[in-house]
Amino acid sequence: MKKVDAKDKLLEAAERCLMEKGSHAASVKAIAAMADVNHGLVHHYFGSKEGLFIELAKEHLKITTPLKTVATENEVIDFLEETVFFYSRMMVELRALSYQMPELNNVLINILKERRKNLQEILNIDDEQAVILISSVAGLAFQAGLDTSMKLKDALRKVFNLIN
Amino acid sequence: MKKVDAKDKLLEAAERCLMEKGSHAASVKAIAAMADVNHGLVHHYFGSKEGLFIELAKEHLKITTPLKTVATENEVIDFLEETVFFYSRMMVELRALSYQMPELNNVLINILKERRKNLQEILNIDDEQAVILISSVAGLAFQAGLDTSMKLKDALRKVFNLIN
Amino acid sequence: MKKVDAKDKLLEAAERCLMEKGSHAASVKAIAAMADVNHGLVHHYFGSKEGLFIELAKEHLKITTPLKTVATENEVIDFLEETVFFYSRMMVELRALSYQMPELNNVLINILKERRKNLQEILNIDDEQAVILISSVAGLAFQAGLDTSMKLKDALRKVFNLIN
Amino acid sequence: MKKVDAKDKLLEAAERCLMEKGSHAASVKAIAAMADVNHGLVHHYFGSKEGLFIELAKEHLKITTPLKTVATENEVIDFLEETVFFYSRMMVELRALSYQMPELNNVLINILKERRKNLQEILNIDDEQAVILISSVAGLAFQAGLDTSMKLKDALRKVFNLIN
DNA sequence: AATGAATGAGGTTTCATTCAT
DNA sequence: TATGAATGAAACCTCATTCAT
Repeated sequence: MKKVDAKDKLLEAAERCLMEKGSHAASVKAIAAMADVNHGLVHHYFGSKEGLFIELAKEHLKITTPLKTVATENEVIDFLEETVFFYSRMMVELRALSYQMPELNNVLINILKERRKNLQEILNIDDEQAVILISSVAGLAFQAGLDTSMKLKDALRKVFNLIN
Repeated sequence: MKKVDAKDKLLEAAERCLMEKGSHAASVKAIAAMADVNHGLVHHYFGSKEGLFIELAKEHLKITTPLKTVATENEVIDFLEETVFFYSRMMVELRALSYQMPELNNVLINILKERRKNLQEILNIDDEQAVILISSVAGLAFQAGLDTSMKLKDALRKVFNLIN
Repeated sequence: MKKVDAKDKLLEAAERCLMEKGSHAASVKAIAAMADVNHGLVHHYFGSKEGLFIELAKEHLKITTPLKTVATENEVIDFLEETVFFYSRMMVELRALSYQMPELNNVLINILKERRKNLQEILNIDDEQAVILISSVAGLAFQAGLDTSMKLKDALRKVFNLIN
Repeated sequence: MKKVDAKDKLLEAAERCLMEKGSHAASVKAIAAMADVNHGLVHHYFGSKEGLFIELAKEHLKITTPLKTVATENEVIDFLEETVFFYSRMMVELRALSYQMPELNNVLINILKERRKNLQEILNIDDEQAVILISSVAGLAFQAGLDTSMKLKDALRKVFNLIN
């Protein structure tokens, strides 16, 4: 029933490429190859490389928004690990690209604000707490990428308890 | 009295280039131009682009290590802002490059460990606290790069108080 | 009728460049310029400079294989002059490149073996004779490149008669 | 008693570099490194890279000239293998360089003629025989470089007997 | 919607050479 | 005699983008 077309395949490949190989390896041809799609379609569908990443950023914001408020501590920790963590990793990669892509830069700024507001509602915390929480998780995500021995879940739990 | 030679100029320019324009704009030619130095000297002094960034990373670790333990809360906040913040911003850029530079990657991993140990001693905290603190500051640094309205100092103070 | 596309033009130019200017002058840009084709197409079609020369080597082996056994002495001499001679000159240039191109090196080794077998069949001689014949012609080709006064055809005739 | 100075070390290294790595790898810096000598000395002593190879070519001609006529067949074969063979290998490398070095090219042409005359005297053969012999040995040398399984000595013996 | 040839700018790196010391 | 910093051209290659089909 669900037909996966080239556009979706490109978005999915762009995400994987960023996460697995980093922003420097995420060339149009590399993404198209990973998506098993002709590279010309990137411009056909998104106008430019920047257009692809803008759509990815927006798409990503959407799909990582939980539908309901999380409640128990364990649910919160899982949410932080699965969603915020992943989101932060991608944010770092998109940010690296955004230095050369002014429009993407604006999109990222807006997404960041929305995410913070979103986090406040979900976790029922104030803005300053949200800033710190989101930052901490982003920082942990970044460090975990370098130090594979890090006990991420424990750190996340600690951070959350500190803030709450 | 102190003669600034091409090697130092290149290291300094590499740092500025990374911080001001991001890893994607930090090309050998751009760095050499910023240093007002012939681009061939990058290979003359460092062997490769990777060599330059490895030396930058090591140099950076060295110069950001404080000589004595910081004492008052304000000293701590200043230290976090001036040193850890800056260090984190650069770490993000070097990390982006390290995906394509295996040796730099190893250097970064070691620096991360040393920094954590170093932070423990300076601030008299345990390892888990150091992980969280360094991550939080790194995350805040990253966010502050996107959201210029963020009150960084307040956030840093809050983070430090939470952990202590 | 026959459309000569960029790929063929590049192969033809690579051959001419090698033969007329030598391996050191056969740069990607020089070949592309001689082919009157954008230099990026070398990588588009062949992946690398090495890829271009590998295809040239294989192509060359193919087109210099005679379809039938040569018979009279004059036919043999002509064959030696036109085919083996030219083949040897190119082999010297490709060999110079192959020191830096491991895959090309393997291709050349295989081509050499095939050529020897091929020569045995065409001229109805044994393997040792083929080695000597092919070597002598190659050597003569090389010397003729330096000494333009050499009477190549006479020398070839002498060599062939010696071996037969 | 015999002091090996930088000049001799450079000549020796240039020869080794050519033979072991090929003309494309024989850069001024590579040769100087192999000689364990500062690269500036190449220009100091020889004026240019070309100057170094010209002196090497002349030097080489000199030292490979036997002082007396060889007599027995085995002596001849040894002479062909040790001297002509080695000389041919180097000639191929110098020839590759000579495309870009007009003066070296002239030197090589003269050396070739002298060698042929020299070979006539040593082996007591006529000019045409000398051409063929020298060519065959050069060709065999070249092929032996690619095909390590070749029985060089047997082939040399055969060639010599054919000509005689 | 899809393909892949083509382009030109710019990436890292190597190189011969010059020159001040 | 010897050193190594410095230069600029040119090497191979990658890339985003355009466009005819």
